[in-house]
Amino acid sequence: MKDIICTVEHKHPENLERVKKLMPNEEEIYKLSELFKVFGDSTRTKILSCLEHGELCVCDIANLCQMTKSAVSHQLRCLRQARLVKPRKAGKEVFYSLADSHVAEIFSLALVHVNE
Amino acid sequence: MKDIICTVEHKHPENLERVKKLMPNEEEIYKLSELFKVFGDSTRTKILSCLEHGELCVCDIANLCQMTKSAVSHQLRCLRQARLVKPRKAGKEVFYSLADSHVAEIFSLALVHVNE
DNA sequence: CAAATAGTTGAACAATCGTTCAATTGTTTG
DNA sequence: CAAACAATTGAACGATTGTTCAACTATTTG
Repeated sequence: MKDIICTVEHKHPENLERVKKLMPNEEEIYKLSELFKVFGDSTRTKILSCLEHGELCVCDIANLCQMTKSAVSHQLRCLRQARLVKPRKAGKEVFYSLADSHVAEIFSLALVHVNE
Repeated sequence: MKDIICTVEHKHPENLERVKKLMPNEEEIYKLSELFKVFGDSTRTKILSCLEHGELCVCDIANLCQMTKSAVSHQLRCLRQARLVKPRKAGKEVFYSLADSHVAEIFSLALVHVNE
């Protein structure tokens, strides 16, 4: 049978109205999920974990994460666009560091969850 | 030219050694990214946002999120496996609620970041 | 017991995503 | 200025993922 969103007469209309008012708006939800999508890749998570302990150049990140510089560079672009890391150019090298303290805070909170 | 992880003689060996010791282990990083991957989809984020305000049946979630029951059910399975939601069966209906307080905490922290 | 309803499930398809590869930019240095 | 090196970029490929569709289970009710 064709799947539908809900039967016409659902049983909890009071819940629907109440929760609908309390939920964050569409845009906030979208931005939240976009942020988590960036966290949700183990190579990016690993890159961020390196950077928690100070700035590093692309080459060193590649070494620590056992990835090619190209792959690292692609992912750093992604992290840059999400405003999670920031670059500092120094000669031939580019040093990356965490953009703010949120990353570390979110990580430590999430670690509590996965380690239970 | 073939891309390599790093040149043989990189310039910051002291950083490599220091950070390598401080980084979380592979498994923790993997589990972290798996958790964020679950958050990193706007329909799942939306489902979790509904559930922040109390338990709801699948039908009501579908209604609030404007998704089919099937799609919601698939995503609830994903959230259940990540131990983010828990089910309570009551007759024909199944009510879902957040498994613990971590979700709300991580969300509110992430909201600070996206709203800056 | 048959019909109706709530929810779950598996297969299939389209879309998204991460890595690789090769080429390119920009900077330093012999 | 040419060679070497750090980093970036775009195209292509394979893998992963979310939704749809249809079929199914389970529970209630007439």
